Amino acid sequence: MITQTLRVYLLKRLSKYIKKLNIKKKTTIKDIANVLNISPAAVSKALHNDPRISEKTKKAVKQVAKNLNYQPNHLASALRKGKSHLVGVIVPRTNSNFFSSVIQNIEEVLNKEGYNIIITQSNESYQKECNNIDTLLFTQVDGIIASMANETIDLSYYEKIKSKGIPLILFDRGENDLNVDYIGIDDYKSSHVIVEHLVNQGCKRIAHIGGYRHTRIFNNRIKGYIDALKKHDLPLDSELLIECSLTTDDGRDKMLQLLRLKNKPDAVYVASDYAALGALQVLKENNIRVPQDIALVGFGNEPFTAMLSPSITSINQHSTEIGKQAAKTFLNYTKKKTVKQALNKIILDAELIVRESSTSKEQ
Amino acid sequence: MITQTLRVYLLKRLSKYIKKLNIKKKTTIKDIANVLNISPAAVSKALHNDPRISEKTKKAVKQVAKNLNYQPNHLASALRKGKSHLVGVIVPRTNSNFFSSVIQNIEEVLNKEGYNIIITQSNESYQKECNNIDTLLFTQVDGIIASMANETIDLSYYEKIKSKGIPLILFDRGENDLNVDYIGIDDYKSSHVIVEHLVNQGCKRIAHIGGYRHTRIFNNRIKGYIDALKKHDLPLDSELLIECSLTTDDGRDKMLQLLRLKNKPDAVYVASDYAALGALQVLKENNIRVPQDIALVGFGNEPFTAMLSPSITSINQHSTEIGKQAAKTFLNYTKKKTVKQALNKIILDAELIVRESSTSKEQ
DNA sequence: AAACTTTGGTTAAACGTTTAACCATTCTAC
DNA sequence: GTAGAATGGTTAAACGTTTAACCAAAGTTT
Repeated sequence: MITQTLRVYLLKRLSKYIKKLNIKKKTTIKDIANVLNISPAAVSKALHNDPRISEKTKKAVKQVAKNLNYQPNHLASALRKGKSHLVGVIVPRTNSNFFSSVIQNIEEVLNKEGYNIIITQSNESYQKECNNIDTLLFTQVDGIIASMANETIDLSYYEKIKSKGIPLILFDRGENDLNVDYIGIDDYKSSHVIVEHLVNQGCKRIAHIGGYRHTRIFNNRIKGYIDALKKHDLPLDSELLIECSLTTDDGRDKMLQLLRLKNKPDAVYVASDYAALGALQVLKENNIRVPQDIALVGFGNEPFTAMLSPSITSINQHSTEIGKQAAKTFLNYTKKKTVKQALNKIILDAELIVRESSTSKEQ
Repeated sequence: MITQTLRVYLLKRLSKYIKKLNIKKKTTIKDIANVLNISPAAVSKALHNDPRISEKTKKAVKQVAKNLNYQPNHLASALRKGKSHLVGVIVPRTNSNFFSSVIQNIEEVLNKEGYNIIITQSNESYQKECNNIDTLLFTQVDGIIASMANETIDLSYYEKIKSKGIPLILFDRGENDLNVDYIGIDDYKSSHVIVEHLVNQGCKRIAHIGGYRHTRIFNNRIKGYIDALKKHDLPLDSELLIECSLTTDDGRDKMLQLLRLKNKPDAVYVASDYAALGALQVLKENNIRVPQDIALVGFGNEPFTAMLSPSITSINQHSTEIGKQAAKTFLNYTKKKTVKQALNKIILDAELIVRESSTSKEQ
């Protein structure tokens, strides 16, 4: 009679035998070493152009590697070197032209240096953003490039990244209090450019549908708006300054709110193209002529601003440059091994793209 | 006198000493084992709820892990297990609502099962797509979910994935010849739905600005268009069937081409919302009333179709469902260990979203 | 009480690569 | 002709985790 112990034992021997049969293994550095009768270490060095390996050996190794269709095991080298060559990217969402363009440029720069990126979306949710950070840390990324969700106020999670010694670079939506690298446009100045443009078009009562002040960029846009009004001797009317989440629906709501005023504005500067879209819909529904009755300016230069009629004047945020600079800032960390690094705050000048919604009020 | 050899030797000893000084190491499974005076193996098993570890030990291990702020090293486990728990996603671009929504849903489903995704964009370029596949394979992804670039005709690169035994799931843009899982909508039927709708609105001369036939989905849309015309006893006029890349500029060009015809169409079915946008711009520039003079239907239900005036009728592609199904199809591979797996071809019914550009021709 | 099972672990090897340390030759210079 | 350097490698350990194989002690059958 076969006992339980014996049965288990036989089963194990069998499975071991079967395993030896299907030798579908991928080629490793060891295989190459065997073919050439050298050590695996020599192969590794040859593949990395180590000066202590002769040209002859290098050529041979590379040839055999090609023949055996060798693909280096990234996991093994990452484990050994303590570097994953992966960079995490966190954005509120990818389906905005700005973010997807930034991502594309980050990818372009980093790929050239042998880095890959992992993109995650927070959907503007603080919870999701924390999860994203966790999964990125779990995946052992070498760095994180992020733009914060609108909701995010508590920064302890970002501190977590810093405390692990992983480079963190923020762009567009970045909190200044976190002492960290940052790339973005000059929001304060952008507001000045917009107000100045509207004043030149003859506007005298300019409203601002902005984001919440706790987000630095929106705060800066608000401050710029206020200072620019002062500069042009326009009165600051608290009725005309509204904070919200800047969704399309918010744009609709807040525009309606402005239309209900006794003393209506003759121009509205909206801090996001999506909210500007909502505002435009409301204006059209109420048969208010844009720009003749009320001029409109958005922010972000999303492609759809050019598709609408009237097309919407907006601010171009230089996504290309922001993406490239963010990637380069990260690469600086990997190259210089200095522990303490000077912080990079790169502020780009934004550009006003003038379209129908704010031109030639007189005509 | 200190010789070169001696100098090098001393330097090495020094660096070794320094290394021992800054012990900023992350906590590993070994540290936990040391604290509890058990073996690292026991810790690993405890963390994975192995039945051979007592509840008491498990609790202790988890407590210590939390205290020491233990983060498992994903690279090490991936190397050991031969699984990276990373899934590669390739899309033509992320800044389309369809793709970003698909991605979001893939991510949602996979994250729950402990998988992360790496998103790459091909920008509709075959070259870039090949590079993406290479980097994904290099990163040792456990599977690839892809939608092919318009340019892609040569499928040898995709064969490369299959030959490595890595699950490949295609969605939306997927070639049937590659014997591989696929999730998409019923393009053939969608064309029928569109043509039927236009006929119901009183259209009698329906043009189609489509994609190139070598992409399966565009071929199916063309076939559906042709068969639907036959079904409704409408003549098929080769002048009215145009193939192109379906960019916004293409939409403009091809619409102009249609307007130059002696016998103009009274409806245009465009196989992409972006091209439909170009077509609409041209129609408006030429003071052609939409839908009264020419009705217009797009494809993809991009958000901007609802923003324009007139808003564009379009086909909703069920991005949510496609993303979820794609992720689930991949997960099936990881769960069942059967070598040969039945191929999944999931074809979803598409939904026509009727808007201003094609309604009430009579009014 | 002999024969086996169960419980709760331990040991050691393995994943594929990198790298510090070592070594045998050959070359160079005084 | 011998101290030292240069050349072209080799050896072995390490990265952190998982897992097959083993084992001691306590419990259960017959």
